[in-house]
Amino acid sequence: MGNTHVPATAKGRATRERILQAAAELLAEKGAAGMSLDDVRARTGASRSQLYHYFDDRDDLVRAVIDVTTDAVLGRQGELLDHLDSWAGIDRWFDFMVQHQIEQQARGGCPIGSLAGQLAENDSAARAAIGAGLDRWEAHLRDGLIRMKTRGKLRSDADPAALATATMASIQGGLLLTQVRRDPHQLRIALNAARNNLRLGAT
Amino acid sequence: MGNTHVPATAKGRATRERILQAAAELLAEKGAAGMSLDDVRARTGASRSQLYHYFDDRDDLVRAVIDVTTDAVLGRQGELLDHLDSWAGIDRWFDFMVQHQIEQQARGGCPIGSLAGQLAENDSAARAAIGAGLDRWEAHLRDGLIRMKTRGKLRSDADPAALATATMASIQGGLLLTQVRRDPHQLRIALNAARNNLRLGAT
DNA sequence: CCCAATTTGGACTTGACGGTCCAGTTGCGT
DNA sequence: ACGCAACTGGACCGTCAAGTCCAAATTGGG
Repeated sequence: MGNTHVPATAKGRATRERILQAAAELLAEKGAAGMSLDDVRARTGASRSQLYHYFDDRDDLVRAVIDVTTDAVLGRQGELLDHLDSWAGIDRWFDFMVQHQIEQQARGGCPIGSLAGQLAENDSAARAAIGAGLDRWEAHLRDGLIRMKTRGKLRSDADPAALATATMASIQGGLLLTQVRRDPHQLRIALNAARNNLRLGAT
Repeated sequence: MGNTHVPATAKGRATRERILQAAAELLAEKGAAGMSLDDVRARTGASRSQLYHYFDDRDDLVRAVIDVTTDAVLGRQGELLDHLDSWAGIDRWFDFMVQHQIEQQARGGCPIGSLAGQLAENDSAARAAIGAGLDRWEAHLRDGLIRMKTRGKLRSDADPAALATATMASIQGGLLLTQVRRDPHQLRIALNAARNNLRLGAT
């Protein structure tokens, strides 16, 4: 996977980055099926051979973009993700996501989750990449909850892994409803419920 | 929307039904972008002009299929949806969905929810149709919860609409995780959390 | 049974897209 | 500054998909 030419020169690296960047934008804007290589060409000013120089084919590019997108999502949430080991930290995280949807006017949903519905069923490599992205995300919360449990802030019979999974489901579902209904409040409702469920594990 | 020739003869109606049926299958199998009119032709033995006789264009067909799919999903859940006014009824509903995913080997996700990620962002008519479908679904739960509240099984300060929305989010998110991870247990975890949240409103 | 409306068959047009190929240019180590 | 590898430009090809068009067949009411 992604076993394509790793650029040897600085110029090559820059070109590869430009392509990935544009492809990521287009994937978010027009969906997986809607992004054409000509679109990418137009946006980057790159030529056809550049695309095929740095990526095996279209699918390879899409897979690479999934990884880049995951990095972007996790990066955007920044250090919030490192403080999911307190109720206040978790609340800040939830608030951030809702605020982000308000700013986006409820468009776009989750960049990773949206791709799931588009690619999971028919492209197993992409499904694996999306799964890995979701895992990385969920791991931050799970690890935070484990730390809370160690500190005695979670009951000893609480299951951090399951709590993290249930929370991810509320996030993804809440974002989906937000996207379809163009209403950020849908995410708020889902996250309030997720919070209630987490709190059931509190000491 | 869908203002296409309503068939005047029995034969015409049958043809239109065949087309819708095949298109619904293909949409579920290959995704919204993956379904081509030629696929539909091949599966129904219909000719090109039949497609354009009964539907304005591809988008019109897709929109019609969304409605048909909603009917199918609600129909499959049958009378379970009429008994969401007791904890036992809700549990039966949850169990049914998990069981269904086990039988499907965690493939396909939610037929409606999957379409959301594919169409919501770039086809506002489709988004409206999907939203209507989700609303119809959610309404069953909301109405059940309202009946429970009337009967005093839900606290007087409980918000049936919000509880129903949060539950829908857990369902959709749980199905998404199930699909990506090919593991029906993901839905189980999400629904357990949803159940916990609902129970917080119990008297 | 006849005719007008409905339905059907399928050739054709147009355009987009993924992918290949090769020749030309640039960058970099020696 | 030389030469090889890395990089780039863009013409070209095959395929496939959406949509148009018109003529033929079928249907059903009067």
